[in-house]
Amino acid sequence: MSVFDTLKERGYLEQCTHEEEIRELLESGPVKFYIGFDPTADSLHIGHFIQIMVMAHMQRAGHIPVALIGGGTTMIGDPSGRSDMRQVMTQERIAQNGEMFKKVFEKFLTFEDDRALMVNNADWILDLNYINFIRDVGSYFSVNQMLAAECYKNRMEKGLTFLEFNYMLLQAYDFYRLHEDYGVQMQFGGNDQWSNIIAGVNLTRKKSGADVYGMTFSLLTTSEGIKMGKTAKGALWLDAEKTSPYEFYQYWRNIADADVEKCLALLTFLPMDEVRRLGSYKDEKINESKETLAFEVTKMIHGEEEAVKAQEASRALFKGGPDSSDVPTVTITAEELGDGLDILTILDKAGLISSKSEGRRLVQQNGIAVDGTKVTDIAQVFTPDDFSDGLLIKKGKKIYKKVTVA
RNA sequence: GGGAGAAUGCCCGAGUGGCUAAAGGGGGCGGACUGUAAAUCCGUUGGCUCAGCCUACGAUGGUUCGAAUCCAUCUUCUCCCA
Repeated sequence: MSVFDTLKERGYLEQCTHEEEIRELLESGPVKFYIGFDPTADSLHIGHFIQIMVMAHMQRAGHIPVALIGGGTTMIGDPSGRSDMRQVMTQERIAQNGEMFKKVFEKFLTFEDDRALMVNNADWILDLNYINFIRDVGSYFSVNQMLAAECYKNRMEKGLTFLEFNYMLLQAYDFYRLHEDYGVQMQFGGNDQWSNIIAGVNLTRKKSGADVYGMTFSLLTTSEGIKMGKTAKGALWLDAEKTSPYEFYQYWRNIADADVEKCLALLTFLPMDEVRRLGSYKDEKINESKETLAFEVTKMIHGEEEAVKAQEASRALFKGGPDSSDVPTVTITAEELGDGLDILTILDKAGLISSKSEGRRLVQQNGIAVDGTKVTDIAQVFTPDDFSDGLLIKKGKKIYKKVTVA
């Protein structure tokens, strides 16, 4: 089966410019393709992971991924899918973030023997000459068409700066340069990138007269159409420092029934018959599929060891009761503990609450249990004796935190 | 550059001098029910040394016994004209 069909079958594919030609191209030999990543944060989140999976599938099929770091384009900020202007970042931050990205990519792709490349568009964008650029590139764009593009539409109401309006030209120019300098023939991206990708395809075709293509992939959304990967603390990060493996595991363990099959197909390498089998489970049995999903995805991001730990911790907590050593742990000093601390202070130190009032509310609403016993008194004090094995605090139904004394 | 309007709690959005820690909705959190799902229902949602106090309606200053509400200046945003 060709990669094209694989990508299609697993549900990555959303739109493509020339289906027949693309299929042929991909079957005829190694193809260089690129995906852009804007280094606006120092870690990648789950949305980027889909793109990484696509690169991995493609590399496995012998094609060559080019990961483009948008060091230059980030100076402008992509208005797609944004209702407000992006924050402008310093060049140092951007470069630093780009480095972090590469580390993640290396887990899924091999960069050996140029089997994958990583380039930064700052290399050609930063010293563009304005007049030359608008003459060479700007003349190929129709403002009328641009304004009709989906990505600018919702900004027409809120206001769109000229700075951001130029983003499309730069991304299109990227494709042109990558084609000229590296022989890149295709651009991939999230479905929100469709307008920008077409712009690049059109520009390159017009300027170089070459056949280049574009494809977009589904954004990870829930069955209700909401973007996935949002947690209470923000995005679901791939960096263990920002989202612990346990939290990460729990996110997938708690996914909606309807999304299980889609996630398995998009986020794991499990064979499709397996995916379909797991996705067809009903009622309580689908929990098994969710475990598989959570385990597989966690394994890919954080490694097998962490995945096993996360799985054991979660099984122990939910099935066998509150007794596990692999729960996120917070350590306080004996000095801080003194002769004992009240529950609100402990919750605060454990990072479970953002204010004492919140803690009060939780206790009053029966949302806190310590070592399996509900705490009902907001003044309850825990002494060093209670801490002999550490305290296992349960907040709500699913959040556990262990507090130990050092 | 000229003119008109807007700024309220996490978000949207009521509120035009005391009854406003501020309606309503969304989201979040907790509880019930469950399958660590969804839906539903109930409660809660500024902070604290919590029957009380403090801080809050873009910013600063003013009027008043009393201001989110009135006045002045400033800031930001939107719209119309150029």
